[in-house]
Amino acid sequence: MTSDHANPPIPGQDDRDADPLSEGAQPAGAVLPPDADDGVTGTRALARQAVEERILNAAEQVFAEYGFKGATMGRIAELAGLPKANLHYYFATKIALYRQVVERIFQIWLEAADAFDGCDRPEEALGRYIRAKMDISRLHPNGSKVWANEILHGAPVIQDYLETTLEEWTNGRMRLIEGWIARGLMKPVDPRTLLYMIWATTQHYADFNHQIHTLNGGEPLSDEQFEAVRETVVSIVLRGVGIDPDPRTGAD
Amino acid sequence: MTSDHANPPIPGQDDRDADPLSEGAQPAGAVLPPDADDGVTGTRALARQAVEERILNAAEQVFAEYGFKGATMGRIAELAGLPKANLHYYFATKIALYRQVVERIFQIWLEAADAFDGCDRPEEALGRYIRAKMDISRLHPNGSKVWANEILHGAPVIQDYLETTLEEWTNGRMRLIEGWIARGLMKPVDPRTLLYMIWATTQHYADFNHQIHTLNGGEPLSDEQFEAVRETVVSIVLRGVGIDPDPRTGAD
DNA sequence: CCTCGACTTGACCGTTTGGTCAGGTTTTGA
DNA sequence: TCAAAACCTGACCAAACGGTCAAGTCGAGG
Repeated sequence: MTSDHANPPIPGQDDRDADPLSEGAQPAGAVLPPDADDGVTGTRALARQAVEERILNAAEQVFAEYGFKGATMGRIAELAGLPKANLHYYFATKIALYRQVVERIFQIWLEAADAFDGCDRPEEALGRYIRAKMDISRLHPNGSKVWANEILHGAPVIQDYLETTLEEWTNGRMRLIEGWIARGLMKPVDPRTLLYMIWATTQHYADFNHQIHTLNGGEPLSDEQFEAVRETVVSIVLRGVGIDPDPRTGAD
Repeated sequence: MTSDHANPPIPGQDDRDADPLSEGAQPAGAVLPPDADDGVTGTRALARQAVEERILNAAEQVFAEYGFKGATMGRIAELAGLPKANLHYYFATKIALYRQVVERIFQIWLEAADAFDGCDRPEEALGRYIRAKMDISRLHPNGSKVWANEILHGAPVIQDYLETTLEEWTNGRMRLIEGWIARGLMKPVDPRTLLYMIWATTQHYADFNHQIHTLNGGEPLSDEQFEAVRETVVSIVLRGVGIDPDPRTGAD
């Protein structure tokens, strides 16, 4: 704070703020200096972006493994391959780093949510959404774990996301589901409970993957196993809301 | 370690061991001094049991809220209403305290598991089990959170439980489900995936209750809301495995 | 009433950890 | 070529935390 060089006029985006937790930032990806967008200009900015990416990846892994308090800046720095002091050059505080990790995760989450839209048949929308979320659990288990950890401990950092973006998204999808029900395309189940069930089940395969591996003889699920699980989940949920997932026999 | 009084001949049970995590204890509830059972004898032992209970409750709450590393002995002591040094008289180390908290949770988990047995109709067994697990999430959210946190971070303390008790229980229930499938009482879904789905969904209402409250307008679910959710979950799962939860029409 | 062991506690200690800082080196732009 | 800005890093610091210890108090048995 008193120094003047650990917080230079940074090309990319950086600390945002160093509050003692709580409150977040913009809809993410919004406010950027009119220079950095994604196709960064100079070689300098490009290098910076690469280093930041490396740090964020390391941080995601360490935060997922040890939780916020259990993760240490030293371990993150070691995993990212640079000295701890240098890490503080890019991210002013541990909380600032953590927040960016969580924001990145939320972006992925929202992108999967798009699978819900674009078609008006529940079996296709729900199926696509479940598969997308299962694939995220397969590809980004650490991200999901960090998210789970954050919620588990009362969402001290992302409370505002829950109250704004997530709530809006949820309400929109609930209306969609209610529309399907009204048109008789599926049984009248509570849409919110259905969404929670999908979240819980899909994220379970990331958050609890250690337990799943243990009960799988100590081995991670193979690609074939995972695909079978994914399709089983899809069919149980679809059948659970009154849609026959197997097109051989008509159901509704 | 060098001292001789912080680890006295304790009437109840205590430290077990102070390893740097990993490895656990017996099938839990087994090896006890031939005195302490549940009906403790002297007023002394009774007082001790009461204090230990108070500490364990405080610890469960603090561990659930902050995670293992984030929880501090000071906060636990404060919540239990005694000085930190006194807490170390009852539980030698933080890990020893944590382990007892987790063991207690596992016991509750196993008791709910009994709901699975005692009848041979899947709709009744599954329904009872789901309801029991939902009620646990309602009554012991902190316990569930500690458990989730433990698995999330790779089960450093309860790995042996996963590999022994939990695996045996799971295999037994899977065979039961396979029997139901073989007799045509439900659709042929992968039993393991079904169990995971039930675990994920029911525990979601404990582990993610903060998110659920936020999306419920900042208020916890009322008893009525929770009961509705519980029955919705039961009916989606039952219908999902080909059992009509609504007895008006025959399904299988 | 006295003794001995169970229990209690304030003060203290060594370690870990997030963060700082001064003094570098490298890159950029004029 | 040269200065200024950006970037890098070993050494350091204060706070927090788990755990220890000596000096107690309390209560049951003799």
